[in-house]
Amino acid sequence: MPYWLLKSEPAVYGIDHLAARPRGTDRWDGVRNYQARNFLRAMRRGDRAFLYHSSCSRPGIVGIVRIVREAYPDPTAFDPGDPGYDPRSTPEAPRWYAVDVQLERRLPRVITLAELREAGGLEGLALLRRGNRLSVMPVTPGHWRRILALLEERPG
DNA sequence: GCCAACGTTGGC
DNA sequence: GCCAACGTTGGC
Repeated sequence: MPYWLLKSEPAVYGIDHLAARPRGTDRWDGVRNYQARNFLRAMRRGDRAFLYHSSCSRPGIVGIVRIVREAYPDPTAFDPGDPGYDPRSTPEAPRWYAVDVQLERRLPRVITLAELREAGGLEGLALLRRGNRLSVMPVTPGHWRRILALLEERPG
């Protein structure tokens, strides 16, 4: 199963919001970048993703989610009252997509961006690329295991 | 708040 | 198709 990383700003929508949903399940919408959208559409039911908090005091990975519904047209793009409204996206020809995710678990501690930068074995991780701004990105199985191993090296 | 990096837009 | 201007992202 492929692995992914999903970014969100906790002040807008973070792991606490997801955890508060019924069964910890919610729609992951609002992605308005073509490359990120293409990754969304490549996700398959059962894939797992790190949940990453950005634009906050301690940017980092805070949890793991599971993809429970594959890509479908993002309804927020059709809603004139939504900040992500895009009149170029229509139900007949949708431009933007969403998936449904379920919170699998919170990590026992935040794996901060700083820690990821310091850790060895994460060369090539898209999150660490200079100027990276993608909100949806793939994670290789090797990187996935390496990141989880950081929890054992420094338990929370 | 600053600013580097990047994607998108639109004039030509 | 080029590219400057602009808006956004996101760490610090």
